[in-house]
Amino acid sequence: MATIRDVAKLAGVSVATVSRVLNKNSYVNKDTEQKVVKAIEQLQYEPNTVARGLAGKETGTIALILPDISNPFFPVIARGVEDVAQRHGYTVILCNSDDHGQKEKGYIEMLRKKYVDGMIFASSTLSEEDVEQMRKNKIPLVVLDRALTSQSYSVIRARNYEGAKLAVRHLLDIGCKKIAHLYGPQEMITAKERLQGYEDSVKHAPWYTPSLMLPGHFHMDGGLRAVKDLMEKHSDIDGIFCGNDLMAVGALKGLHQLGIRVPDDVALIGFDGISLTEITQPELSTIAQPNYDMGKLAAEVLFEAIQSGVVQPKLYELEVTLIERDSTARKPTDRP
Amino acid sequence: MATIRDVAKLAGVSVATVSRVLNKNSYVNKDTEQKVVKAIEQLQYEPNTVARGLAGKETGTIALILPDISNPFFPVIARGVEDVAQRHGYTVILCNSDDHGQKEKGYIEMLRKKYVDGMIFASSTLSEEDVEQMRKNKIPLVVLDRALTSQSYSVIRARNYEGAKLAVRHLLDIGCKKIAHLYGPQEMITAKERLQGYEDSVKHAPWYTPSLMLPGHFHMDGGLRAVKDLMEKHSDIDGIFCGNDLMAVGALKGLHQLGIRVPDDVALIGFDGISLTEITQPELSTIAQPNYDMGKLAAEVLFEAIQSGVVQPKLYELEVTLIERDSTARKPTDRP
DNA sequence: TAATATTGTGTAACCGGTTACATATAAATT
DNA sequence: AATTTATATGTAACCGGTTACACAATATTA
Repeated sequence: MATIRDVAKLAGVSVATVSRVLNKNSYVNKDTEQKVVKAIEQLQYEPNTVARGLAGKETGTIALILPDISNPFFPVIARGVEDVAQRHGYTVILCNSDDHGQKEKGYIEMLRKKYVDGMIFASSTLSEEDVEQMRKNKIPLVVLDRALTSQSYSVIRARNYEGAKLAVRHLLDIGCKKIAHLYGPQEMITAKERLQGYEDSVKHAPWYTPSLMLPGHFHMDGGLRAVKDLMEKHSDIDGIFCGNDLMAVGALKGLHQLGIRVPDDVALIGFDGISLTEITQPELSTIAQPNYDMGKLAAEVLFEAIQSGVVQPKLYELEVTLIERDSTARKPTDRP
Repeated sequence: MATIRDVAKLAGVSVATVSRVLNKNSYVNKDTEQKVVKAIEQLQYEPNTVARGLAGKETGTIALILPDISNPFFPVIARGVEDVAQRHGYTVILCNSDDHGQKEKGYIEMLRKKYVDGMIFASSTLSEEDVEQMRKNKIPLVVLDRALTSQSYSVIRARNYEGAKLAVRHLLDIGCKKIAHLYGPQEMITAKERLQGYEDSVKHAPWYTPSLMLPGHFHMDGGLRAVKDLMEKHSDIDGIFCGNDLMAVGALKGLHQLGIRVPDDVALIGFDGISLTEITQPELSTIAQPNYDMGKLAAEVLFEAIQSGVVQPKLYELEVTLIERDSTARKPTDRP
């Protein structure tokens, strides 16, 4: 492979000049530039990213740290990130943290040693200490689904609270008379906000009682188990808002096992808008958040920070939309 | 951040000695080693991966190139790869090729410039030319789901042919009298082998006719459309073997729309064993291939090649297993 | 016209490691 | 005791870029 010195020799100039042509960051005579360009083409020269990285420039690499790529919520986000990165000539290192603080720390350490140009976090366990470390090392940082508590990173999130209200409103609109909620781990701000949205929507209803809120851990099994508990305690509920789609799928399974019909007996709505919701029977209504766009935006914001060299911490809140499907397809008149 | 020269100074030795302690590849006196180790600890020194990479050593990075991480078939494989990599202290660069040769070439070029230590391909479009390029650059390569045609890489694959036979046999066992097959893109060896397995299983059956084999493009929509065509032409079929689970999900949807009951009227079985099959109603029977293990094995084989420095091209064929679920839950006596 | 600013290019140090080569001492062999 | 071999360490070149600094030529300003 040709090096910058080969190019310099062929063009009859110094390596510094070649470097200047490549980076367009200093004066270069038009004619000289032409000579260099010609030499580069002739040798099919491509600058070496590793050497460049070592010399203090960008390494052309960003990292995406998420809990688990096999959780169907993340692949689309990852795809959004990767598409943008690819367009910028960057590659993406994928890390599965399992929401495990220690594993996360290990990754951060490793990535720092690799001089990654920036990181995107989709994880609820990112510690302030880690954030501080990255700030010190001037590694730009973008975080998904967090509160904006630090002055050193931008946050991308969906309007969870509003989405939750939207979901409950929809259930009420189709005539639900008693609505339960399955919520996720309260360390996650998304889970918390969705629960809050539910609570604020229903707390003044005559039928409201705290036991209508059950934990489902954002997982399918959790949803399944929770819904069975729920129906035992409250056999008269006719609507369930699940804090995420995975739990909704589990709930649907559970209801089916109990012989309860969806949406006729109980209407069901999830949150996230992952593709799973289209393959259940009945298809699941959901509050969709723009997952691909979240990944895309995260990457765009990150590159903005990388290129400008300044971190302008900012909060991006993305709109969510109600997607009505069969699991809430009930005429208001069905249940007088 | 401390450098190797800082360590050398503190320990009162040369950088070469420090490097030797680090790499354990030459003589170092026990006492000297102790001094160096102490200095390393004191300074919390960690060798810089980028510098190491430039100096001709490993970069601690491998690449995983697959068509699309948002295709539910791949996340689990990716997870398998990443887990092994992480255990070896490596990071994984994720690339989405969209099965687009040109994009793939671009990635390979980029990854070569980054000195990745090896690549794993899960893509049907990898060209011989690219393979040759990587062989020349001595970049170890492991490929998923391909025929073993080259002497320069190992292949990990599932027993597709046998799996297809297993699927058809199962449908026959539960009493199916006329079985159709939806197949995937024939450029993919997996699709081809599964089709072959079906054909060989049924070609001597009295009801066999080529029009029982329809293309479904390995996608949900394709499966849905194909099944509608199919039922129009052959309203009497009572079993469908789908070349992958995604098509089976589509087929299930299609059958449901046509008012055909699964498994009572038509039994349905897929291939792959992705998690989607557990959330449909009815749950889908499938021929499961060990996706996580395939990713894991791919990475292990790759690291073996990286560490030994020799490519020992080998074919790994993994077993598949029949998973019986509701979509084929029919007593042989149900249909006399 | 002299002084100053702008443009253009090369030399060499630097990023942070690895390693070929040289050299020295201790241990083993003849 | 002399020679060979194994052990131990340092010096400096190298990987392939970037860039501070020096210097020259040209353009602009006073």
